[in-house]
Amino acid sequence: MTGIRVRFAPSPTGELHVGGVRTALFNWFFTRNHGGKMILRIDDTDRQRSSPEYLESILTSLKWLELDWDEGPEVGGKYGPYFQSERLNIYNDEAQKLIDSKKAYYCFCTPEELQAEREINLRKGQPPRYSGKCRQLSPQEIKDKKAHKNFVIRLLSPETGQTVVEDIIRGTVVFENNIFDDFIIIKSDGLPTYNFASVVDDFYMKISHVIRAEEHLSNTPRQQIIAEQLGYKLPSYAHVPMILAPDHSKLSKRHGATSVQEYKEMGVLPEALINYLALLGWSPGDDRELMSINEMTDLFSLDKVSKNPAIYDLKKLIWLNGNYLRTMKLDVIVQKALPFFKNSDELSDVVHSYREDDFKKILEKVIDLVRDRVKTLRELVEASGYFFRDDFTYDEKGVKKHFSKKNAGEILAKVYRTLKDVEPYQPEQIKNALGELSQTLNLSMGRINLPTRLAVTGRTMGPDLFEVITFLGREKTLERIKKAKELFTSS
RNA sequence: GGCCCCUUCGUCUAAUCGGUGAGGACACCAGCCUUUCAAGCUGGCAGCAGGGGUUCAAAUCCCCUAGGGGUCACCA
Repeated sequence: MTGIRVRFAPSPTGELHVGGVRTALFNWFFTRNHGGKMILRIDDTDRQRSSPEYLESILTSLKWLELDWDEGPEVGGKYGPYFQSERLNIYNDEAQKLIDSKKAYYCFCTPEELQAEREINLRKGQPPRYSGKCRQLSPQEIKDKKAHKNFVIRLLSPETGQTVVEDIIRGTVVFENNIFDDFIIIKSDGLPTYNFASVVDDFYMKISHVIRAEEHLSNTPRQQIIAEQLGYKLPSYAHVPMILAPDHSKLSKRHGATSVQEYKEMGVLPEALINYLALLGWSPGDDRELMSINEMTDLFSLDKVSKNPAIYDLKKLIWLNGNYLRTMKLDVIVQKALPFFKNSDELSDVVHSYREDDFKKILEKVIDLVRDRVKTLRELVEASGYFFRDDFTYDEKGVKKHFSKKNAGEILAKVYRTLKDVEPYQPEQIKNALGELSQTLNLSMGRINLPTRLAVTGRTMGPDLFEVITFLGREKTLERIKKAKELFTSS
Protein backbone atom coordinates (compact mmCIF):
# COMPACT_ATOMS: atom_id res chain seq x y z
CA MET A 1 0.00 0.00 0.00
CA THR A 2 1.49 3.27 -1.11
CA GLY A 3 -1.46 5.52 -0.43
CA ILE A 4 -1.70 6.36 -4.08
CA ARG A 5 -5.28 6.66 -5.18
CA VAL A 6 -6.36 7.92 -8.57
CA ARG A 7 -9.73 8.23 -10.13
CA PHE A 8 -11.30 8.21 -13.53
CA ALA A 9 -14.53 10.16 -13.44
CA PRO A 10 -16.52 9.97 -16.65
CA SER A 11 -19.94 11.50 -16.94
CA PRO A 12 -22.52 9.23 -18.51
CA THR A 13 -23.55 11.70 -21.17
CA GLY A 14 -22.04 9.87 -24.12
CA GLU A 15 -20.00 6.90 -25.20
CA LEU A 16 -16.50 6.46 -23.87
CA HIS A 17 -14.32 8.09 -26.49
CA VAL A 18 -10.62 7.81 -27.22
CA GLY A 19 -9.72 10.89 -25.20
CA GLY A 20 -11.47 9.48 -22.17
CA VAL A 21 -9.82 6.12 -22.60
CA ARG A 22 -6.42 7.69 -22.81
CA THR A 23 -7.05 9.57 -19.55
CA ALA A 24 -8.33 6.38 -17.92
CA LEU A 25 -5.32 4.54 -19.25
CA PHE A 26 -2.77 6.97 -17.85
CA ASN A 27 -4.49 6.86 -14.48
CA TRP A 28 -4.47 3.11 -14.63
CA PHE A 29 -0.82 2.85 -15.66
CA PHE A 30 0.20 5.24 -12.94
CA THR A 31 -1.63 3.56 -10.13
CA ARG A 32 -0.84 0.01 -11.21
CA ASN A 33 2.79 0.99 -11.55
CA HIS A 34 2.83 2.33 -8.00
CA GLY A 35 0.72 -0.32 -6.36
CA GLY A 36 -2.07 2.17 -5.74
CA LYS A 37 -5.82 2.06 -6.18
CA MET A 38 -7.97 2.88 -9.18
CA ILE A 39 -11.28 4.50 -8.37
CA LEU A 40 -14.08 4.80 -10.88
CA ARG A 41 -16.48 7.58 -10.06
CA ILE A 42 -19.52 8.50 -12.09
CA ASP A 43 -19.97 12.23 -12.46
CA ASP A 44 -23.69 12.23 -13.17
CA THR A 45 -24.68 15.66 -11.92
CA ASP A 46 -26.07 16.70 -15.28
CA ARG A 47 -29.65 15.53 -14.97
CA GLN A 48 -30.56 16.42 -18.52
CA ARG A 49 -27.86 14.56 -20.36
CA SER A 50 -26.96 11.62 -18.14
CA SER A 51 -28.42 8.26 -19.02
CA PRO A 52 -28.15 4.67 -17.76
CA GLU A 53 -27.47 3.47 -21.29
CA TYR A 54 -24.32 5.55 -21.52
CA LEU A 55 -23.22 4.38 -18.10
CA GLU A 56 -23.66 0.80 -19.20
CA SER A 57 -21.76 1.42 -22.39
CA ILE A 58 -18.87 3.09 -20.58
CA LEU A 59 -18.52 0.20 -18.16
CA THR A 60 -18.67 -2.27 -21.02
CA SER A 61 -15.96 -0.40 -22.86
CA LEU A 62 -13.65 -0.29 -19.86
CA LYS A 63 -14.12 -3.99 -19.28
CA TRP A 64 -13.45 -4.76 -22.92
CA LEU A 65 -10.18 -2.89 -22.58
CA GLU A 66 -9.51 -4.71 -19.32
CA LEU A 67 -8.99 -1.48 -17.44
CA ASP A 68 -10.27 -2.61 -14.08
CA TRP A 69 -11.05 -0.57 -10.99
CA ASP A 70 -10.70 -1.27 -7.29
CA GLU A 71 -13.55 0.90 -6.12
CA GLY A 72 -16.61 2.12 -7.96
CA PRO A 73 -19.75 0.83 -9.65
CA GLU A 74 -20.29 -2.92 -9.37
CA VAL A 75 -17.40 -3.42 -6.95
CA GLY A 76 -18.24 -0.91 -4.23
CA GLY A 77 -15.62 0.28 -1.77
CA LYS A 78 -15.44 2.03 1.55
CA TYR A 79 -15.41 5.57 0.21
CA GLY A 80 -18.69 5.27 -1.66
CA PRO A 81 -21.18 5.88 -2.94
CA TYR A 82 -19.41 6.31 -6.26
CA PHE A 83 -22.21 8.01 -8.10
CA GLN A 84 -22.31 11.72 -7.52
CA SER A 85 -26.07 11.68 -7.76
CA GLU A 86 -26.06 9.60 -4.57
CA ARG A 87 -23.81 11.99 -2.68
CA LEU A 88 -26.01 15.06 -2.72
CA ASN A 89 -26.26 15.26 1.06
CA ILE A 90 -22.48 15.49 1.26
CA TYR A 91 -22.34 18.39 -1.18
CA ASN A 92 -25.18 20.13 0.58
CA ASP A 93 -23.49 19.76 3.94
CA GLU A 94 -20.26 21.15 2.57
CA ALA A 95 -22.08 24.01 0.90
CA GLN A 96 -23.90 24.76 4.13
CA LYS A 97 -20.60 24.95 5.96
CA LEU A 98 -19.46 27.56 3.47
CA ILE A 99 -22.68 29.51 3.84
CA ASP A 100 -22.39 29.41 7.63
CA SER A 101 -18.86 30.66 7.56
CA LYS A 102 -19.81 33.37 5.04
CA LYS A 103 -17.59 31.91 2.36
CA ALA A 104 -20.54 31.33 0.08
CA TYR A 105 -23.89 32.99 -0.43
CA TYR A 106 -27.29 32.55 -2.03
CA CYS A 107 -27.89 34.11 -5.41
CA PHE A 108 -31.35 34.68 -6.82
CA CYS A 109 -30.47 36.03 -10.23
CA THR A 110 -32.24 34.29 -13.10
CA PRO A 111 -30.33 32.77 -16.00
CA GLU A 112 -31.85 35.44 -18.24
CA GLU A 113 -30.55 38.26 -16.09
CA LEU A 114 -27.12 36.70 -16.03
CA GLN A 115 -27.12 36.17 -19.76
CA ALA A 116 -27.99 39.82 -20.31
CA GLU A 117 -25.23 40.87 -17.95
CA ARG A 118 -22.73 38.73 -19.79
CA GLU A 119 -23.66 40.20 -23.12
CA ILE A 120 -23.26 43.73 -21.86
CA ASN A 121 -19.82 42.89 -20.54
CA LEU A 122 -18.85 41.22 -23.78
CA ARG A 123 -20.02 44.19 -25.80
CA LYS A 124 -17.90 46.45 -23.65
CA GLY A 125 -14.97 44.17 -24.39
CA GLN A 126 -14.85 42.98 -20.83
CA PRO A 127 -14.65 39.42 -19.60
CA PRO A 128 -18.08 37.91 -18.95
CA ARG A 129 -18.25 37.70 -15.21
CA TYR A 130 -20.84 37.83 -12.49
CA SER A 131 -21.26 41.18 -10.78
CA GLY A 132 -21.65 39.76 -7.30
CA LYS A 133 -24.80 41.71 -6.67
CA CYS A 134 -26.41 39.09 -4.40
CA ARG A 135 -23.48 39.25 -2.00
CA GLN A 136 -25.03 42.08 -0.06
CA LEU A 137 -28.47 40.62 0.53
CA SER A 138 -29.63 40.94 4.12
CA PRO A 139 -30.74 37.87 6.08
CA GLN A 140 -34.32 39.04 5.83
CA GLU A 141 -34.15 39.48 2.07
CA ILE A 142 -32.65 36.06 1.71
CA LYS A 143 -35.39 34.53 3.79
CA ASP A 144 -38.11 36.24 1.74
CA LYS A 145 -36.64 35.33 -1.61
CA LYS A 146 -35.92 31.73 -0.64
CA ALA A 147 -39.61 31.28 0.03
CA HIS A 148 -40.66 31.82 -3.56
CA LYS A 149 -37.60 31.98 -5.79
CA ASN A 150 -35.09 29.54 -7.17
CA PHE A 151 -31.59 30.07 -5.96
CA VAL A 152 -28.07 28.92 -6.49
CA ILE A 153 -25.13 29.02 -4.12
CA ARG A 154 -22.07 30.96 -5.14
CA LEU A 155 -18.64 30.85 -3.67
CA LEU A 156 -17.18 34.11 -2.48
CA SER A 157 -13.91 34.14 -4.34
CA PRO A 158 -10.87 36.20 -3.46
CA GLU A 159 -10.35 39.43 -5.39
CA THR A 160 -6.67 39.81 -4.83
CA GLY A 161 -3.65 37.59 -4.71
CA GLN A 162 -2.79 34.60 -6.81
CA THR A 163 -3.67 30.97 -6.98
CA VAL A 164 -0.80 28.73 -7.90
CA VAL A 165 -1.27 25.31 -9.46
CA GLU A 166 1.63 22.92 -9.09
CA ASP A 167 1.23 20.56 -12.01
CA ILE A 168 3.39 17.46 -12.33
CA ILE A 169 3.47 17.72 -16.09
CA ARG A 170 3.40 21.46 -16.61
CA GLY A 171 5.18 22.80 -13.59
CA THR A 172 4.05 25.89 -11.71
CA VAL A 173 1.10 27.72 -13.23
CA VAL A 174 0.07 31.05 -11.75
CA PHE A 175 -3.40 32.60 -11.95
CA GLU A 176 -4.36 36.08 -10.78
CA ASN A 177 -7.33 35.81 -8.46
CA ASN A 178 -9.04 38.89 -9.87
CA ILE A 179 -10.01 36.93 -12.98
CA PHE A 180 -12.41 34.76 -11.00
CA ASP A 181 -15.95 35.79 -10.28
CA ASP A 182 -18.19 34.26 -7.65
CA PHE A 183 -18.89 31.01 -9.44
CA ILE A 184 -21.77 28.68 -8.71
CA ILE A 185 -21.21 25.63 -6.54
CA ILE A 186 -24.81 24.47 -6.12
CA LYS A 187 -27.19 24.74 -9.05
CA SER A 188 -30.84 25.73 -8.73
CA ASP A 189 -31.88 22.09 -9.05
CA GLY A 190 -29.93 21.45 -5.87
CA LEU A 191 -27.16 19.54 -7.62
CA PRO A 192 -23.53 20.58 -7.30
CA THR A 193 -21.54 21.94 -10.20
CA TYR A 194 -18.65 19.95 -11.55
CA ASN A 195 -15.96 22.01 -9.86
CA PHE A 196 -17.58 21.71 -6.49
CA ALA A 197 -18.56 18.05 -6.55
CA SER A 198 -15.23 17.09 -7.94
CA VAL A 199 -13.28 18.79 -5.18
CA VAL A 200 -15.49 17.43 -2.42
CA ASP A 201 -15.31 13.90 -3.78
CA ASP A 202 -11.61 13.96 -4.44
CA PHE A 203 -11.13 14.94 -0.84
CA TYR A 204 -13.49 12.45 0.78
CA MET A 205 -12.35 9.68 -1.52
CA LYS A 206 -8.79 10.43 -0.51
CA ILE A 207 -7.60 10.89 -4.07
CA SER A 208 -3.86 11.48 -4.06
CA HIS A 209 -3.33 12.31 -7.73
CA VAL A 210 -5.77 13.93 -10.09
CA ILE A 211 -4.75 12.94 -13.59
CA ARG A 212 -7.05 14.39 -16.21
CA ALA A 213 -7.17 16.17 -19.56
CA GLU A 214 -5.67 19.58 -20.04
CA GLU A 215 -9.04 21.18 -20.62
CA HIS A 216 -9.35 21.12 -16.85
CA LEU A 217 -6.20 23.08 -16.15
CA SER A 218 -8.00 26.41 -16.29
CA ASN A 219 -10.57 25.07 -13.84
CA THR A 220 -8.02 23.91 -11.37
CA PRO A 221 -7.48 27.23 -9.58
CA ARG A 222 -11.23 27.44 -8.98
CA GLN A 223 -11.10 24.00 -7.47
CA GLN A 224 -8.15 24.95 -5.34
CA ILE A 225 -10.05 27.98 -4.09
CA ILE A 226 -12.96 25.76 -3.13
CA ALA A 227 -10.64 23.32 -1.41
CA GLU A 228 -8.95 26.12 0.44
CA GLN A 229 -12.25 27.55 1.68
CA LEU A 230 -13.23 24.10 2.85
CA GLY A 231 -9.89 23.52 4.52
CA TYR A 232 -9.01 20.54 2.38
CA LYS A 233 -5.55 19.28 1.63
CA LEU A 234 -4.95 19.40 -2.13
CA PRO A 235 -4.24 16.36 -4.27
CA SER A 236 -1.37 16.44 -6.75
CA TYR A 237 -2.39 17.45 -10.23
CA ALA A 238 -1.25 16.20 -13.61
CA HIS A 239 -2.89 17.57 -16.72
CA VAL A 240 -2.30 15.39 -19.73
CA PRO A 241 -2.38 16.87 -23.22
CA MET A 242 -5.56 16.63 -25.24
CA ILE A 243 -6.15 14.46 -28.25
CA LEU A 244 -7.13 16.47 -31.30
CA ALA A 245 -8.72 15.54 -34.62
CA PRO A 246 -6.65 15.63 -37.83
CA ASP A 247 -8.01 19.12 -38.56
CA HIS A 248 -6.63 20.26 -35.16
CA SER A 249 -10.06 20.74 -33.70
CA LYS A 250 -11.54 19.01 -30.69
CA LEU A 251 -12.42 15.41 -31.43
CA SER A 252 -16.11 14.91 -32.18
CA LYS A 253 -18.50 12.57 -33.95
CA ARG A 254 -17.99 14.26 -37.27
CA HIS A 255 -14.41 13.03 -37.28
CA GLY A 256 -15.51 9.45 -37.81
CA ALA A 257 -15.03 6.78 -35.22
CA THR A 258 -14.19 8.21 -31.81
CA SER A 259 -15.89 5.88 -29.38
CA VAL A 260 -14.52 2.64 -28.07
CA GLN A 261 -17.64 0.80 -29.19
CA GLU A 262 -17.07 1.87 -32.76
CA TYR A 263 -13.54 0.55 -32.75
CA LYS A 264 -14.71 -2.68 -31.28
CA GLU A 265 -17.27 -3.06 -34.03
CA MET A 266 -14.67 -2.21 -36.62
CA GLY A 267 -12.62 -5.19 -35.50
CA VAL A 268 -9.91 -3.34 -33.65
CA LEU A 269 -8.30 -5.34 -30.85
CA PRO A 270 -8.24 -3.84 -27.35
CA GLU A 271 -4.51 -4.55 -27.15
CA ALA A 272 -3.89 -2.44 -30.23
CA LEU A 273 -6.11 0.41 -29.12
CA ILE A 274 -4.37 0.59 -25.77
CA ASN A 275 -0.93 0.42 -27.30
CA TYR A 276 -1.82 3.17 -29.75
CA LEU A 277 -3.40 5.46 -27.19
CA ALA A 278 -0.49 4.99 -24.81
CA LEU A 279 1.81 6.30 -27.49
CA LEU A 280 -0.27 9.42 -27.88
CA GLY A 281 1.32 11.78 -25.43
CA TRP A 282 3.67 9.31 -23.83
CA SER A 283 6.73 7.41 -24.89
CA PRO A 284 8.90 4.99 -22.97
CA GLY A 285 11.94 7.11 -23.73
CA ASP A 286 13.45 4.72 -26.20
CA ASP A 287 12.39 3.48 -29.62
CA ARG A 288 9.93 0.88 -28.45
CA GLU A 289 6.54 1.02 -30.14
CA LEU A 290 4.96 -2.39 -29.75
CA MET A 291 4.45 -3.04 -26.08
CA SER A 292 2.31 -5.28 -23.97
CA ILE A 293 0.15 -3.69 -21.34
CA ASN A 294 2.42 -5.04 -18.59
CA GLU A 295 5.47 -3.64 -20.27
CA MET A 296 3.83 -0.23 -20.59
CA THR A 297 2.71 -0.30 -16.99
CA ASP A 298 6.26 -0.95 -15.85
CA LEU A 299 7.69 1.74 -18.07
CA PHE A 300 5.06 4.37 -17.40
CA SER A 301 5.85 7.56 -15.57
CA LEU A 302 4.15 10.94 -15.56
CA ASP A 303 7.31 12.86 -16.30
CA LYS A 304 7.57 11.12 -19.65
CA VAL A 305 4.16 12.42 -20.62
CA SER A 306 4.50 15.16 -23.22
CA LYS A 307 3.00 18.60 -22.90
CA ASN A 308 1.74 19.17 -26.40
CA PRO A 309 -1.57 18.00 -27.77
CA ALA A 310 -1.51 14.99 -30.06
CA ILE A 311 -3.33 14.63 -33.31
CA TYR A 312 -5.16 11.44 -33.75
CA ASP A 313 -3.96 9.36 -36.68
CA LEU A 314 -6.09 6.37 -37.55
CA LYS A 315 -3.47 4.87 -39.87
CA LYS A 316 -1.05 4.07 -37.11
CA LEU A 317 -3.76 2.47 -35.03
CA ILE A 318 -4.71 0.29 -37.96
CA TRP A 319 -1.09 -0.66 -38.54
CA LEU A 320 -0.71 -1.63 -34.91
CA ASN A 321 -3.91 -3.61 -35.13
CA GLY A 322 -2.65 -5.54 -38.14
CA ASN A 323 0.49 -6.24 -36.22
CA TYR A 324 -1.35 -7.63 -33.23
CA LEU A 325 -3.65 -9.55 -35.52
CA ARG A 326 -0.84 -11.47 -37.09
CA THR A 327 1.34 -11.97 -34.03
CA MET A 328 -1.15 -12.92 -31.35
CA LYS A 329 -1.82 -16.60 -30.72
CA LEU A 330 -4.02 -18.10 -33.38
CA ASP A 331 -6.63 -19.55 -31.04
CA VAL A 332 -7.01 -16.18 -29.34
CA ILE A 333 -7.65 -14.49 -32.65
CA VAL A 334 -10.09 -17.21 -33.64
CA GLN A 335 -12.02 -16.61 -30.45
CA LYS A 336 -12.09 -12.87 -31.01
CA ALA A 337 -12.99 -13.22 -34.68
CA LEU A 338 -15.83 -15.67 -34.15
CA PRO A 339 -18.50 -13.06 -33.34
CA PHE A 340 -17.62 -11.16 -36.49
CA PHE A 341 -18.26 -14.26 -38.57
CA LYS A 342 -21.46 -15.02 -36.71
CA ASN A 343 -22.78 -11.54 -37.29
CA SER A 344 -21.73 -11.07 -40.87
CA ASP A 345 -24.44 -10.83 -43.51
CA GLU A 346 -22.45 -12.95 -45.86
CA LEU A 347 -21.41 -15.82 -43.64
CA SER A 348 -23.68 -15.98 -40.67
CA ASP A 349 -25.83 -18.79 -42.12
CA VAL A 350 -22.72 -20.78 -42.99
CA VAL A 351 -21.36 -20.41 -39.47
CA HIS A 352 -24.59 -21.60 -37.96
CA SER A 353 -24.70 -24.69 -40.16
CA TYR A 354 -21.69 -26.04 -38.25
CA ARG A 355 -21.25 -27.13 -34.68
CA GLU A 356 -19.30 -24.36 -33.02
CA ASP A 357 -16.26 -26.49 -32.24
CA ASP A 358 -16.07 -27.78 -35.77
CA PHE A 359 -16.40 -24.32 -37.17
CA LYS A 360 -13.61 -23.05 -34.96
CA LYS A 361 -11.28 -25.69 -36.30
CA ILE A 362 -12.03 -24.70 -39.86
CA LEU A 363 -11.82 -21.04 -38.99
CA GLU A 364 -8.43 -21.54 -37.45
CA LYS A 365 -7.06 -22.75 -40.76
CA VAL A 366 -8.72 -19.96 -42.72
CA ILE A 367 -7.51 -17.26 -40.38
CA ASP A 368 -4.04 -18.68 -40.46
CA LEU A 369 -4.10 -18.27 -44.23
CA VAL A 370 -5.56 -14.79 -44.50
CA ARG A 371 -4.61 -12.93 -41.36
CA ASP A 372 -1.35 -11.45 -42.48
CA ARG A 373 -3.00 -9.61 -45.32
CA VAL A 374 -5.76 -7.88 -43.37
CA LYS A 375 -5.73 -5.32 -40.60
CA THR A 376 -8.96 -5.76 -38.68
CA LEU A 377 -11.22 -8.60 -37.54
CA ARG A 378 -13.87 -7.28 -39.83
CA GLU A 379 -11.57 -7.47 -42.82
CA LEU A 380 -10.79 -11.00 -41.80
CA VAL A 381 -14.39 -11.89 -42.58
CA GLU A 382 -14.35 -9.95 -45.83
CA ALA A 383 -11.27 -11.82 -46.97
CA SER A 384 -12.69 -15.23 -46.16
CA GLY A 385 -15.91 -15.49 -48.15
CA TYR A 386 -14.79 -17.89 -50.86
CA PHE A 387 -13.52 -20.40 -48.34
CA PHE A 388 -17.10 -20.97 -47.29
CA ARG A 389 -19.30 -20.12 -50.26
CA ASP A 390 -19.31 -21.17 -53.89
CA ASP A 391 -21.48 -18.31 -55.08
CA PHE A 392 -18.81 -15.62 -55.12
CA THR A 393 -18.46 -13.07 -57.89
CA TYR A 394 -15.40 -12.82 -60.10
CA ASP A 395 -13.06 -9.86 -60.14
CA GLU A 396 -13.86 -8.02 -63.36
CA LYS A 397 -10.41 -6.85 -64.27
CA GLY A 398 -9.06 -10.27 -63.49
CA VAL A 399 -11.55 -11.91 -65.82
CA LYS A 400 -10.53 -9.58 -68.60
CA LYS A 401 -6.89 -10.22 -67.98
CA HIS A 402 -6.73 -13.93 -67.31
CA PHE A 403 -9.74 -15.51 -68.98
CA SER A 404 -9.81 -13.69 -72.27
CA LYS A 405 -6.59 -15.08 -73.67
CA LYS A 406 -7.10 -17.58 -76.47
CA ASN A 407 -5.69 -20.50 -74.57
CA ALA A 408 -7.34 -19.69 -71.23
CA GLY A 409 -9.86 -22.49 -71.55
CA GLU A 410 -7.16 -24.92 -72.50
CA ILE A 411 -5.06 -23.99 -69.51
CA LEU A 412 -7.98 -24.41 -67.13
CA ALA A 413 -8.70 -27.79 -68.67
CA LYS A 414 -5.12 -28.90 -68.14
CA VAL A 415 -5.10 -27.61 -64.56
CA TYR A 416 -8.34 -29.50 -64.03
CA ARG A 417 -6.80 -32.74 -65.22
CA THR A 418 -3.64 -32.19 -63.22
CA LEU A 419 -5.51 -31.58 -60.00
CA LYS A 420 -7.80 -34.47 -60.68
CA ASP A 421 -4.86 -36.85 -60.63
CA VAL A 422 -2.42 -35.34 -58.15
CA GLU A 423 -1.69 -37.57 -55.14
CA PRO A 424 -1.68 -36.93 -52.31
CA TYR A 425 -3.83 -33.80 -52.50
CA GLN A 426 -1.44 -31.63 -50.52
CA PRO A 427 0.16 -28.20 -51.06
CA GLU A 428 3.59 -29.49 -51.93
CA GLN A 429 2.39 -32.09 -54.41
CA ILE A 430 -0.03 -29.65 -55.97
CA LYS A 431 2.71 -27.11 -56.31
CA ASN A 432 4.97 -29.64 -57.98
CA ALA A 433 2.27 -30.89 -60.28
CA LEU A 434 1.37 -27.41 -61.45
CA GLY A 435 5.05 -26.62 -61.77
CA GLU A 436 5.48 -29.57 -64.10
CA LEU A 437 2.48 -28.42 -66.08
CA SER A 438 4.05 -25.03 -66.58
CA GLN A 439 7.21 -26.71 -67.87
CA THR A 440 5.32 -28.94 -70.24
CA LEU A 441 3.32 -26.07 -71.63
CA ASN A 442 6.35 -23.84 -71.57
CA LEU A 443 4.40 -21.20 -69.63
CA SER A 444 5.39 -19.22 -66.56
CA MET A 445 3.93 -20.22 -63.21
CA GLY A 446 1.92 -17.02 -63.28
CA ARG A 447 0.16 -18.00 -66.50
CA ILE A 448 -1.03 -21.14 -64.75
CA ASN A 449 -1.62 -19.90 -61.25
CA LEU A 450 -3.35 -16.60 -61.84
CA PRO A 451 -6.25 -17.96 -63.88
CA THR A 452 -6.49 -20.88 -61.50
CA ARG A 453 -6.73 -18.57 -58.51
CA LEU A 454 -9.37 -16.51 -60.23
CA ALA A 455 -11.38 -19.61 -61.08
CA VAL A 456 -11.14 -20.99 -57.58
CA THR A 457 -11.56 -17.83 -55.51
CA GLY A 458 -12.94 -15.18 -57.84
CA ARG A 459 -10.01 -12.99 -56.90
CA THR A 460 -6.66 -12.07 -58.33
CA MET A 461 -4.96 -12.01 -55.00
CA GLY A 462 -4.95 -13.91 -51.78
CA PRO A 463 -3.10 -16.46 -49.70
CA ASP A 464 -0.85 -19.17 -51.07
CA LEU A 465 -2.79 -20.75 -53.90
CA PHE A 466 -1.76 -24.31 -53.11
CA GLU A 467 -2.87 -23.96 -49.53
CA VAL A 468 -6.21 -22.60 -50.69
CA ILE A 469 -6.68 -25.43 -53.15
CA THR A 470 -5.82 -27.96 -50.48
CA PHE A 471 -8.19 -26.38 -48.00
CA LEU A 472 -11.08 -26.46 -50.45
CA GLY A 473 -10.51 -30.09 -51.32
CA ARG A 474 -10.35 -31.76 -54.68
CA GLU A 475 -14.05 -31.91 -55.35
CA LYS A 476 -14.79 -28.26 -54.74
CA THR A 477 -11.70 -27.09 -56.55
CA LEU A 478 -12.51 -29.09 -59.65
CA GLU A 479 -16.11 -27.90 -59.61
CA ARG A 480 -15.04 -24.30 -59.44
CA ILE A 481 -12.53 -24.66 -62.25
CA LYS A 482 -15.13 -26.32 -64.41
CA LYS A 483 -17.66 -23.62 -63.68
CA ALA A 484 -15.25 -20.81 -64.50
CA LYS A 485 -14.21 -22.52 -67.69
CA GLU A 486 -17.82 -22.83 -68.83
CA LEU A 487 -18.68 -19.29 -67.81
CA PHE A 488 -15.77 -17.45 -69.29
CA THR A 489 -14.03 -19.45 -71.99
CA SER A 490 -15.17 -20.90 -75.25
CA SER A 491 -12.66 -23.67 -75.84
C1' G B 1 -11.79 39.58 -25.90
C1' G B 2 -9.19 38.33 -20.73
C1' C B 3 -6.44 34.39 -18.65
C1' C B 4 -3.83 29.64 -19.17
C1' C B 5 -1.20 25.79 -21.88
C1' C B 6 1.49 24.26 -26.16
C1' U B 7 5.02 24.57 -30.83
C1' U B 8 11.08 18.84 -33.52
C1' C B 9 9.64 15.33 -40.47
C1' G B 10 2.40 15.17 -43.19
C1' U B 11 1.30 12.36 -38.16
C1' C B 12 3.06 10.15 -33.16
C1' U B 13 7.57 10.99 -30.86
C1' A B 14 13.42 10.60 -29.10
C1' A B 15 17.53 13.61 -28.22
C1' U B 16 20.47 12.64 -19.56
C1' C B 17 23.75 18.86 -17.00
C1' G B 18 23.57 23.35 -23.93
C1' G B 19 28.36 20.12 -27.95
C1' U B 20 24.05 14.69 -32.29
C1' G B 21 25.54 13.76 -39.62
C1' A B 22 18.71 15.83 -35.12
C1' G B 23 17.21 9.13 -33.92
C1' G B 24 12.77 5.80 -34.26
C1' A B 25 7.59 4.61 -35.81
C1' C B 26 3.16 5.32 -39.13
C1' A B 27 2.16 7.08 -43.98
C1' C B 28 4.45 7.66 -48.81
C1' C B 29 8.19 6.09 -52.70
C1' A B 30 11.84 2.46 -54.62
C1' G B 31 14.28 -2.27 -54.56
C1' C B 32 14.64 -7.41 -52.87
C1' C B 33 11.67 -11.82 -51.98
C1' U B 34 7.59 -14.25 -54.67
C1' U B 35 2.41 -18.02 -58.12
C1' U B 36 -0.79 -13.05 -56.79
C1' C B 37 -1.77 -9.72 -52.73
C1' A B 38 0.12 -9.03 -48.27
C1' A B 39 3.87 -9.89 -44.69
C1' G B 40 9.14 -9.51 -44.21
C1' C B 41 13.90 -7.26 -45.40
C1' U B 42 16.86 -3.07 -47.47
C1' G B 43 17.05 1.86 -48.93
C1' G B 44 14.82 6.78 -49.83
C1' C B 45 11.82 11.36 -49.09
C1' A B 46 10.83 14.64 -45.06
C1' G B 47 11.50 18.34 -39.34
C1' C B 48 13.95 21.96 -34.80
C1' A B 49 7.29 27.98 -36.36
C1' G B 50 9.81 33.05 -37.15
C1' G B 51 12.95 36.90 -35.09
C1' G B 52 16.17 38.64 -31.49
C1' G B 53 19.48 37.77 -27.50
C1' U B 54 22.94 34.78 -23.67
C1' U B 55 27.24 31.50 -24.91
C1' C B 56 33.41 29.40 -27.60
C1' A B 57 28.89 26.39 -28.64
C1' A B 58 21.46 26.59 -28.57
C1' A B 59 16.29 22.07 -30.89
C1' U B 60 17.80 22.60 -25.70
C1' C B 61 18.32 28.85 -21.63
C1' C B 62 15.84 34.12 -21.91
C1' C B 63 12.66 37.75 -24.58
C1' C B 64 9.35 39.09 -28.55
C1' U B 65 6.13 37.78 -32.63
C1' A B 66 3.12 34.31 -35.02
C1' G B 67 0.16 29.95 -34.93
C1' G B 68 -2.69 26.08 -32.47
C1' G B 69 -5.53 24.47 -28.28
C1' G B 70 -8.11 25.16 -23.66
C1' U B 71 -11.02 28.02 -20.28
C1' C B 72 -14.04 32.08 -18.69
C1' A B 73 -21.77 27.79 -18.20
C1' C B 74 -27.17 26.64 -13.19
C1' C B 75 -21.77 20.92 -19.10
C1' A B 76 -18.47 17.79 -17.21
